[in-house]
Amino acid sequence: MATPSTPAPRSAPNPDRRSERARQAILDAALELCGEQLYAGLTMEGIAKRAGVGKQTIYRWWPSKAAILLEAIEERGRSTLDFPDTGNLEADLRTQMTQVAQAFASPLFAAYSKGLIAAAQSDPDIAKAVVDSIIKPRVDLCIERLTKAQAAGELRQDIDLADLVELLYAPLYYRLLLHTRPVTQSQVDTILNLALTGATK
Amino acid sequence: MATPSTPAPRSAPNPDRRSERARQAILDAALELCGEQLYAGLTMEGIAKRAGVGKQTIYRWWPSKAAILLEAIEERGRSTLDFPDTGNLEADLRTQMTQVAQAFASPLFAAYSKGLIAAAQSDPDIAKAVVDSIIKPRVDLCIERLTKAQAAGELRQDIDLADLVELLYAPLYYRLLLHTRPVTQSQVDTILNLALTGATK
Amino acid sequence: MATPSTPAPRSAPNPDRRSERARQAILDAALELCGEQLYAGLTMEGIAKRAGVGKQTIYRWWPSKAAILLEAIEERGRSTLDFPDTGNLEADLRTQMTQVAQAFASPLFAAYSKGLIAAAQSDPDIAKAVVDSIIKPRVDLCIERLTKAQAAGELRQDIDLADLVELLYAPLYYRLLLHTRPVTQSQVDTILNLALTGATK
Amino acid sequence: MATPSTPAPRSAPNPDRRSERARQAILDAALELCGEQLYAGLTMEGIAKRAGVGKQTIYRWWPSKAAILLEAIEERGRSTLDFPDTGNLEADLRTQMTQVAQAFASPLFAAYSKGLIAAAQSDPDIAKAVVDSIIKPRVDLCIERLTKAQAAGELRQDIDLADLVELLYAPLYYRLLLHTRPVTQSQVDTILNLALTGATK
DNA sequence: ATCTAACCGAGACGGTACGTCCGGTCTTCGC
DNA sequence: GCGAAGACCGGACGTACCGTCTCGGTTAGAT
Repeated sequence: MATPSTPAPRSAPNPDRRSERARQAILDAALELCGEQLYAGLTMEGIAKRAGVGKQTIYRWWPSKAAILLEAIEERGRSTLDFPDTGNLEADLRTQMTQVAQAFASPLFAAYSKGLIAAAQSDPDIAKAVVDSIIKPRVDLCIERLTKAQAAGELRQDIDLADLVELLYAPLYYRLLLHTRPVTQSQVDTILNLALTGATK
Repeated sequence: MATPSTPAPRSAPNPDRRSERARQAILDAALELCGEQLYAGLTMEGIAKRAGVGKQTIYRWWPSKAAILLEAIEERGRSTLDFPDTGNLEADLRTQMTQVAQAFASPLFAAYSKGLIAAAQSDPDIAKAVVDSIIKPRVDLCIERLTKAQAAGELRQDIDLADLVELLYAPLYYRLLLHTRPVTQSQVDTILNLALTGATK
Repeated sequence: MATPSTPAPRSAPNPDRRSERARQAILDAALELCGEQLYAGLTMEGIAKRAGVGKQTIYRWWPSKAAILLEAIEERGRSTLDFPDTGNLEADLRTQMTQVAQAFASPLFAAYSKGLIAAAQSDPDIAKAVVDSIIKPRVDLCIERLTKAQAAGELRQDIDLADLVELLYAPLYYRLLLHTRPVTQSQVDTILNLALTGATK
Repeated sequence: MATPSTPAPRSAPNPDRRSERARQAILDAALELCGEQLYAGLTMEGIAKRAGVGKQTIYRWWPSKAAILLEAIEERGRSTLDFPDTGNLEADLRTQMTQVAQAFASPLFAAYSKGLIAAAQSDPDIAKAVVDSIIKPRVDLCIERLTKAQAAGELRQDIDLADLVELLYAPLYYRLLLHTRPVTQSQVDTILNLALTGATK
């Protein structure tokens, strides 16, 4: 009698017998369809048909479309986790932020922004999952790099580094999600110029 | 046959005969339902039933759920348009941004974030409408205030003020949409401290 | 507070607005499909597709496939209601029973036997509806004719005419439903010979 | 390669290794479920679950639900095969038909009528199997008894005994399958009275 | 006594149909 | 002619079963 927290609403499928072929086909189909059309037009039936899979197989392993995209992005998007350390903070930030800016234009991140973040507005579970498994790891790596810079005297000692990360990356998300202007290389330069130096000189 | 510019795809309802009572009831119902439940659960049929209105009455005047919310927010949310000018830029920004931060917690902005911005990810028309009728007016007012400050020497001469507006407000949207942390008063202070002074001192 | 017998589980569609075109298309499609394939292969989706109709339109007006067939047969099968009266009982019975035997071989009665009677075994409501709206009217007409014959001295006075109707028609149903032998003209002759004269002479 | 007559579509399970426990559990489960609910609600998965058996074990030995019921009824229903011969035909018929009438009310025959005969309307194979293994043996025994009676002068010489069997038993099936009236003892009396003596006296 | 073939329980798989919900159009009233 | 009402066609939803398949585990019969 340990922890009966989860009452197991459905008899819990056995992951050992799971078909990896079906899993990959579903992730592929979801990303493809999300790239081809808009997220709102992404349907479970469409994914099932494209993947050559029964709908039950999807519902057995994922609770929602968003969960599929989340897993797809987690698995396919590991490459954007790298964070350089050349000793020059501004250069390293420029490198990394440029990489992020470019990723925001890729089909994978089209699915990310159009699908997941939109869905997160209507589903707290998705919101939490997006933060925990996509945003947090990348923020942590950035903070790690900033911590070294702060120790090296490249940054003010009195600032909270999590706040700085927000100030740097938020403008990229702002343009991505509000569609005011496209996310470009020059935006990265502008952000770094303003945020590091300050608007008042 | 005066102005055949728009070919009137559907027999063009006459706005003079429009029922203001029905219009208000629909806007109310949309906002109420969006506040009570999540945007994904907001349906045309639900709005029609709550408003005591036929579905056709909705489709006659609005092309989509998002359009209803947009009009509701435009009409109900004029209060956040004020921008103070006391002569002290930082104080005025703090006043205005605090006001925005508080608005982000209101039910009206729940509809805004949960509904419109999410829908904008899947519909370029909505995205454009949100920018044009909600964001742009507020950004313009801010730029106007910043222009005075720049002229008064309170800001560096070499910076683009639209970029500065982004840097200031983007972090608020970042937390609103990514749900990493709540939008608070102290976040406003932090943003102003970092953005005006710069992270490198 | 008169009779709240039916609690109206679903808000009761308005029959005045019903589309007669859709109704006929559905009845046609159901009979066609039931004739082409076996009843077990008759599906709501198949009927909807063939009739060019939304599934909801079917569910709005009929509770089951069997109810559709029942209505179709009631409406299309009125022709077998005639019962002759020439003054000669045996000749009239032979005429009528031959007509029934022929009907049992028609596509309409294929649907009847394969569909309705089979379904009636699993659904008391269908069973009752079949008896009330298909069997009873025909039995009553037969009893009416037999009553005249009994009054004319053509039949024993001590027999129950409902029982006699059963004895006459049951063998036709026996072969129809148990598929032992085909229903033929000669079976009618045999039945009349045995039932009217008696097996012991 | 001895006898390639049947090409063995599936690798031909070995009956010697068959689990009698599983077989009995499946037959029991099928009859129980058919008694508890209607045949339409009887599913392979339900049988498998109730019997504590894998679905494959069912499909290995039976081609369909109906085949299971058929085997169950064949095995459990041998008791109605007895046919008495006291020398008095009418008495013997009354005895046997009363026994059949009683059987029609038992749970076993609920499965028979609700399941098999209904299914036979949609599946010629089932129809044939029902006739061959259930109806024919009983009819043959009845004909055998009638033949003796005919030889003893208790019946007309010019009648076909198979037709007479139909006339006697068909009314029982008529009520069983059409649910007009319940099958009772008095029905047996009425049938014998009418069929042996004739309706015209 | 061990090996091995196959039956066993279990259940994941690709599918089909279910009955429901909602989208967006159309039609019919009453005002 | 607008507004309320709601039936219509269509299509996605999430579920239940279908019949097939693939796993260990068990249990013979042959070695």
